[in-house]
Amino acid sequence: MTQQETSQFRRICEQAGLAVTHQRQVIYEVLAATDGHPSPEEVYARVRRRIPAISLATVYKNIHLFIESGIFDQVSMHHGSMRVETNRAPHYHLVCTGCKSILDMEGGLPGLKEIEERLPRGFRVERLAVDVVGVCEGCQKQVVVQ
Amino acid sequence: MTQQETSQFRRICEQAGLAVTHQRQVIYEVLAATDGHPSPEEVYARVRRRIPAISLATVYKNIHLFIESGIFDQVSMHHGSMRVETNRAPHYHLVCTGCKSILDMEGGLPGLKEIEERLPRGFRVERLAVDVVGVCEGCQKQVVVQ
DNA sequence: TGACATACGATAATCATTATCGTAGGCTTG
DNA sequence: CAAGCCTACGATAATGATTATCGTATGTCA
Repeated sequence: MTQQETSQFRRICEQAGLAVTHQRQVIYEVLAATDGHPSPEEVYARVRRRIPAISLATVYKNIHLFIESGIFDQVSMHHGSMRVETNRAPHYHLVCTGCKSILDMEGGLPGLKEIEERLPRGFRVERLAVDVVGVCEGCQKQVVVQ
Repeated sequence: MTQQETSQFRRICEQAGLAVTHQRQVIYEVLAATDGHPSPEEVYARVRRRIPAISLATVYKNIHLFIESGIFDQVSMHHGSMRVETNRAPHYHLVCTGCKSILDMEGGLPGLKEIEERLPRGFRVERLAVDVVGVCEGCQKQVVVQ
């Protein structure tokens, strides 16, 4: 965590109206440094390496604050627990119903314009979540084996 | 439930390898007759009007069997509990983060062709889930009031 | 520095969902 | 159509994820 990063984090907190705390900063840094779509438990595990005494509740509370402030997003789940979207670039997801993996596909989606043109009056779009749901190559083989 | 519907249900069960039971049929009929995206609790409430002694666990088990068999889908949640997709037509969702409502928008999904061209080798697509996440007109007003 | 607001940690509580298990009912075969 | 097997049912305990509570500690601002 360079001084640059710290001052950037201070700016983020100021905009969101959040106090700057050590725990909050480490949670932020862990999220920003994590590829993929970590669950709160995974975030907790990583943060504990730097703050062993941190509480799981603190991790949950801060993840929610970040999501409410739009600093991170939430991945829509086709399974179990919540996941944090740490990828800020436009992309969509390949979701495997077998192994529950979520793979990012970079780049915009075709056909977005048409969708946006047809929105009902007054609906304010925050983001677009597109998931291609199916079965990955590995899981297709496993089903045959079973 | 006409005789036609019953024989249709028998066919569905046969294809899925499921026994034909009264409870299962009522759960199926309730799902097929429900607009929107009912939660298991909502399904339970409706089914109980016809089978007061049914167990919530039975409702959950059958919903899962239907989803596994592809008879119904699961809505990806941007909040709370699971929901069943009872709309068999291609459509996408408007999800309000305020009131948690899910509105169906018929037709006009992004071009599957372009997406499929970019898929990794071996991924078998089952369905496409497109959710436009935002705030509906009503909830935007309420926020101002608060 | 002092006062107040917010955050933290520990843990209890809640909520949705799943597992267990004994009984009942559907389904196939003789 | 009876016997036996397999699946399903109902009741309820257990689980797992998330949230609420509350007393203490820390950040913020005058």
